[in-house]
Amino acid sequence: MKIKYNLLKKEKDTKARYGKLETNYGTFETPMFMPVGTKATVKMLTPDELYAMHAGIILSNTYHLWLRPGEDLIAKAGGLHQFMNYHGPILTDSGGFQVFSLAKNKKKDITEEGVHFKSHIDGSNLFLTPEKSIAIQNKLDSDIAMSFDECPPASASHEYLKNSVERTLRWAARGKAVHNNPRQALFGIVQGGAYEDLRKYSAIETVKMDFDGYSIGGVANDGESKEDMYKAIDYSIPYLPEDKVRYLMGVGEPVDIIEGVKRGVDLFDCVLSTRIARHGNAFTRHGKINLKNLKFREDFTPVESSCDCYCCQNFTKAYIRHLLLADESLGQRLLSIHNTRFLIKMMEEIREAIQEDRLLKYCDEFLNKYNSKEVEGEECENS
RNA sequence: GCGGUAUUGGUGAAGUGGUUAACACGCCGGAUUGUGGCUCCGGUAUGCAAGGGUUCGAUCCCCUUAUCCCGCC
Repeated sequence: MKIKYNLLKKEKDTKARYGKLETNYGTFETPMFMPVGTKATVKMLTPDELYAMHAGIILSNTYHLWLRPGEDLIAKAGGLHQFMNYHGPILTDSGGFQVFSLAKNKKKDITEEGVHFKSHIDGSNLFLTPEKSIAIQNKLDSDIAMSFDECPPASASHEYLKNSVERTLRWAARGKAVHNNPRQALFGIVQGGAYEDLRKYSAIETVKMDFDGYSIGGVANDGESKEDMYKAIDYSIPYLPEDKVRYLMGVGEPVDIIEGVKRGVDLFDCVLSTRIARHGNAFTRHGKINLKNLKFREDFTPVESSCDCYCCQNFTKAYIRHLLLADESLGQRLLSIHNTRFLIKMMEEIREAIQEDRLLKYCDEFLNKYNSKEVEGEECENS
């Protein structure tokens, strides 16, 4: 079996959907947030910690695993699940995003055949093609593979994006032609920046190729505006089939996830939860906070009192601040646990709200609180 | 007691008779969206031990005091 998406509920006021995605490594509900584990590990987190926070699926990366340790070694280990001892669903990104950012001279390095770029590890010259990316992912044996796409920013010109969309379609067809892992699903990627005509064209043509799921790419990079991101979603979604799962690549911040869900997106992934954790920041119901700030020096309350994660159940802000300033990695670990659980819990609440047809109310309440920037507890004292 | 050397921010320290006192660490704040695992970007001495003098002008020259270290009795 590859994967099977079951659409179980459409929310009455929005385009949001509730569903379940079956894979060989388990079934999870959507909408869902995927923690990112680029190099065959969600940084700082063990598989047990991921299970405990009810992670439904994680993301890993073709480019990084290709360079180190190499797909053959992982195949020898018995595939990615075996190798990293994670027995839940795994999606692998194709490397398109990394390669695009590593290609110095876009015009010269991105050719019809593939992309020339330099290794971020040793600077050596590398060449990645759609066929190679898919072959690597076949060997990694992830549950879902992504097509190899070109990933230009929304700020690129209409002309550039048009050619890019065409090329991404050809690459998608080439990748699909060589894909040969019967246990692995393959997703197509819609591109086209913030242009309605390009998104529509890209979506329709990609869907014609009949992939196992579809994603919206090219968003959340190069400092694009939120408006452009939302446009990219709005212009793509109407042309995607209802019976296939939809994945918004690289998103994101709680507000962007919410906007994506409302527009009909089922899957998200983002490095933010773990990256900002390593830099000392945490998501809370009242917005993002920086635990290194002086004001938390003697704050002996949890990062988020309403949170059920291991970090919030056992440790205080003052302690975590101390760990961060003392450069003790436990601080980063605890915040990684909290931030990732925060987004997963948010998705749980979103799914409930969809099933009960009260998503708009939920989102308004969540965002009002999240953007209020009030310190936890303040509003109680005032009322 | 005598002689000598030194004294620059929270720390280690550059530096010059002349506009905003280098750099590093620390500290304070910000950033982070298909991850290049301790990152990036800002801010941070109204003052160069204290007082007095020379000078148009002194952290830099001179004197006194305090403290530190070294040597001698």
